Amino acid sequence: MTPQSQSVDAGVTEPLSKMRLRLWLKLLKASNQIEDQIRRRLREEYQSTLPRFDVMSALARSPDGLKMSQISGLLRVSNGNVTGIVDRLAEEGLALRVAVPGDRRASLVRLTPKGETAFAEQAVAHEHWISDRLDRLDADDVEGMIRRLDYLNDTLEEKD
Amino acid sequence: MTPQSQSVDAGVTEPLSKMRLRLWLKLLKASNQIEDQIRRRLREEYQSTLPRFDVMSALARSPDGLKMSQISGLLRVSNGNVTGIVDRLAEEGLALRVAVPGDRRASLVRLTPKGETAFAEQAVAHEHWISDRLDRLDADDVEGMIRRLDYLNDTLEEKD
DNA sequence: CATATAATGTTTAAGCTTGAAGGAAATTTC
DNA sequence: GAAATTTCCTTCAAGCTTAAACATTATATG
Repeated sequence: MTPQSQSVDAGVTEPLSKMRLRLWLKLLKASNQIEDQIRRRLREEYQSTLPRFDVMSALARSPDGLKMSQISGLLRVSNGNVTGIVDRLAEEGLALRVAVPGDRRASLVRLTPKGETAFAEQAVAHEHWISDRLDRLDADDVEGMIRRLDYLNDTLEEKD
Repeated sequence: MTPQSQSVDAGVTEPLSKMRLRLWLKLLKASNQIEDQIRRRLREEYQSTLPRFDVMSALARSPDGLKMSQISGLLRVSNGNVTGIVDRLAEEGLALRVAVPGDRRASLVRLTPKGETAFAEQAVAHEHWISDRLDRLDADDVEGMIRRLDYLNDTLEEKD
């Protein structure tokens, strides 16, 4: 019997694959619970959405603008997806497309001043919402979870 | 200066709210990475989707069927959402609606034999996919994360 | 240079999601 | 028992998401 064999404690200990499945369901539950809250508050308090917030967040970090493909790469979503979101941000005067000199295929997307102001306000609220949701976690709790999530994310990235 | 004051180590230690925000972003990253993988494999290998899988999973645990409102309650999604998903499952012969004796408003949704077979196969694959994604986590890693997520989920539930 | 190949974005069809509006049936209240 | 309320579900409009198909422009290859 090999050391890896699960049958050593068959019927006694839960198989590792089941434990991992339970872990995933708990991770998903926490994630969805927090995310739903953020979506709801963005809608109710800012008539906005999480995808819009995510795009604006990316743009806010790049004052020189981002190409569509850069946004979709950062957010790990499809190109067509970003097209629609930027369209709506532009309609509302929060972002705009500017031509890229030397490449007539691409365009740079930037936040307008109005978009910068709106995002700054939402980002502050967003941080409060998260901290409020997690307010029962003290510094040690947070550090402990971050350490484990860093390890998990490292192993997940190897698989991409 | 109170013991709770953050200004004791202003400029030295990251504020707790920022740490919590970082924790959230890492949690979200892990969750999205795994979820995207599941969605992709459900689509490619079973021409299905995660919402369909979730509904079938709920139905598989209730051989006597579930009312629409029970499904939306379990999955924490809207009623209208479940209507569409069950419609599509029914079109494909995987689920069906049966009348509830004594309540002509409601209907019970059940998996068909075809739906049961299809779900059983997908559930096995699903567990493998998850375990494979998390295969770098040993039993101690998994237990440690589960313990922390249980605590987090407990505190989140208090806020609902 | 001409042609083939790559890269950049948009459009489209299909499905998911929500909140709001609405229909139908059950329950409560008077 | 009639009227008001609540419950159950569906429909709808708007937005998000993807993959595939497409147009346009840029680059590489001969």
